[in-house]
Amino acid sequence: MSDDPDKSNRNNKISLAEVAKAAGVSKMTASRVLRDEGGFSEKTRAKVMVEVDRLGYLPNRLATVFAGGKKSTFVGVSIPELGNEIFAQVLEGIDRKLGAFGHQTVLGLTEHEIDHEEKWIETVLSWQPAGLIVTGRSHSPKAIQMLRGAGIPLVEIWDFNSSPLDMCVGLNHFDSGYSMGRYLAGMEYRKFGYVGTSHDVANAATARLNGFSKAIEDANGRLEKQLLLKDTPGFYTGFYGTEQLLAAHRDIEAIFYQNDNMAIGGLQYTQKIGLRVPDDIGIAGWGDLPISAIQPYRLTSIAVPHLKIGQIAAEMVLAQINGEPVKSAKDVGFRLIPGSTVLKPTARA
Amino acid sequence: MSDDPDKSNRNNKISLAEVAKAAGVSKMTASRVLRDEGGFSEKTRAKVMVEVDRLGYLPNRLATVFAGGKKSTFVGVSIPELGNEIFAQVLEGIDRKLGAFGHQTVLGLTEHEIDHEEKWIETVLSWQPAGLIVTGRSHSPKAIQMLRGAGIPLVEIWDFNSSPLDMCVGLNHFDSGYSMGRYLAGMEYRKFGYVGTSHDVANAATARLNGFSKAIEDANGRLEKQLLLKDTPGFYTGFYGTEQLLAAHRDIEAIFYQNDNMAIGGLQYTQKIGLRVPDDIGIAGWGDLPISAIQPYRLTSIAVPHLKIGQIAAEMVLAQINGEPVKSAKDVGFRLIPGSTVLKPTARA
DNA sequence: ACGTGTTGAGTTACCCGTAACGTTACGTTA
DNA sequence: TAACGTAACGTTACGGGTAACTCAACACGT
Repeated sequence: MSDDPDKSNRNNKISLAEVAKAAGVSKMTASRVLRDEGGFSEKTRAKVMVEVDRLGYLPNRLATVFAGGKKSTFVGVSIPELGNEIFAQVLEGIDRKLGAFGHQTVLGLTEHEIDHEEKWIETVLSWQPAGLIVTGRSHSPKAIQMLRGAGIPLVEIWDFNSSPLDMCVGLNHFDSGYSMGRYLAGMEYRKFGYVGTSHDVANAATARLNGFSKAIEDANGRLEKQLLLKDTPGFYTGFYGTEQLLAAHRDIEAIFYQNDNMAIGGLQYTQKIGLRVPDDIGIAGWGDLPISAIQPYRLTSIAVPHLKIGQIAAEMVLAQINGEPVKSAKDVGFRLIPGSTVLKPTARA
Repeated sequence: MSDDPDKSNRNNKISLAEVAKAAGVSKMTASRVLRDEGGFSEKTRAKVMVEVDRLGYLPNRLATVFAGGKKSTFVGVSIPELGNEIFAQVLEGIDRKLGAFGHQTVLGLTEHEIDHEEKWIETVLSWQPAGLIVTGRSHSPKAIQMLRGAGIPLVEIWDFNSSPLDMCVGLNHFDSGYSMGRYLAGMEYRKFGYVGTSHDVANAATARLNGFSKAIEDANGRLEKQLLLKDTPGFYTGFYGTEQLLAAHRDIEAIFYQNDNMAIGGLQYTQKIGLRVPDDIGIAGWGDLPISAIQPYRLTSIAVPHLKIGQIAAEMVLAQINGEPVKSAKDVGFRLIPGSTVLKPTARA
């Protein structure tokens, strides 16, 4: 007898069969009641629900997915790290949206490592997720093959890409770097510095640096880079990176940082050694974090709609799950925040 | 025949049966090869692996869990929000550790709402997770019932609790607030302010405020509270909360904030209106975020081992999954950072 | 040539739900 | 009262793996 619930199942949880038996109905009837599918009397419904409560039955969605050949309600989301506030915000945007539509986020921190990402993709795909959101556009060949073969909605976020594997939402990091470079060159700075962390891989920060570098080149400026290997891009790193950069190149007039946190670290360092901002040195960040707006100086930066990126990514996945037509690539753009940490020479001391 | 793979399965993925057929072996043999369980010849292994690669087979872990009556490798982790850097760090600590041991984090943002948490618990339990980590110790009755009945490792984090539902790691928030209150009273401040966000529920921030309040009371001080309803505890909130508090009570000598971000917002406000810190007013935060160390002033704060909380929580879950004996409650403590934003009156202007 | 042990591989029975279909009980209508 | 419709519920067959068991083939010592 297939409904036999007598021998308790392997993880001694209450199964549908046990509820059904206790209620004196068949598994199928109990299932219909629980799914409120109709085809049962009120009396039956009541009997079943009493037992559900009494036994503390919790449905096993694994079995549902299995039986129905459906996808799960999981959406895999890979993010490089959470130490970076921006990524945390993107993740929050994603999870809020997904959660509101009954989906769950399965997290993967890749730590900017492609191999890490590949391994995570393999694992998460084995759980039959309903969709995938990955940060960045560079993946290992095997990862690309798996993503292609998965047959589920996929969104690459952060780095805008006009020909994504499936869908994409982000911004053009090269352009944002170029934009900042041109802006600073327009302030008639000529000797530039860049402070960031290790860029082994072709990631978004590298694209920003390349764009920045190109703009400086186009303006016949000079650029000194200070890359801190294997360090997290935070306040300390910005502080010490600036110290190192200025120790090596005393004549630098303006510094562009990988992100706002590092820029604020740099700002504090310049203040500590008595350099005035922007009179003696210009400081520019990237990301426009809340902290940047509350500093004594309004930090010159690039504002990025991070929450929006997360939300749109989640919406794209949800729409495709529901079979709605989806625009496959969305550029959310960026906005240069002039701030008060850079200035024209006429206005400088 | 149970191995018949002829009709492709419902989500047209490659199944083990298809691999087995292509390799000319039984499902079971293919399964053994993939799990490297032994009981097959090298020749057989090669045949199977060739087909695995050729067909791009990815295992279906749903089926594995289902068949084996095992738990999944999911660990549900509920966090109130990610806007707060500390929680993001805790989450990072958890996911790093879990990921290193082949587990996946299923995220749940509760937004400090117990009902939200209850709903999330129900959903995540239906996926048969291997363990659960939840933030905070106050749960709805139904949530408690579900957690009790789940029969999986459970860690309540953040708020230390000597009699947890199962396991617990965190710190005593009341004590940390009391500690700060006593420290400030020792600086001979007498008129205190508190700036935080809405405390409908009995959460950790409320406990801190209560502890602080008690210490002030014990020292015969006066305390004015400024609670901003339904706002996120960030820089802006600290900035405007301080404005409101000082507008109503001009004689306040020292302010304690719900967290460092808010304190830094307050610090900026006091500077904006020309108050000197700590001469005119004392400022104290909570959490000791990296940003606090890099400010012009070293912020007086309470340092909390956030990464450690996440790591220990993950370790507790992993240990219990592996059947190892686990200490059920761990107080990670806190450390008062004297900083330079409060001072004895003799040293004040 | 024979029994025996070892090893490789097949069989069967589940796991827990759901879809599809079959059956029963009862009410309606001619 | 036979014939039929329909609501309510039961039965069966998966789905993709795994555990436990069975069986066949072969090497080996005697």
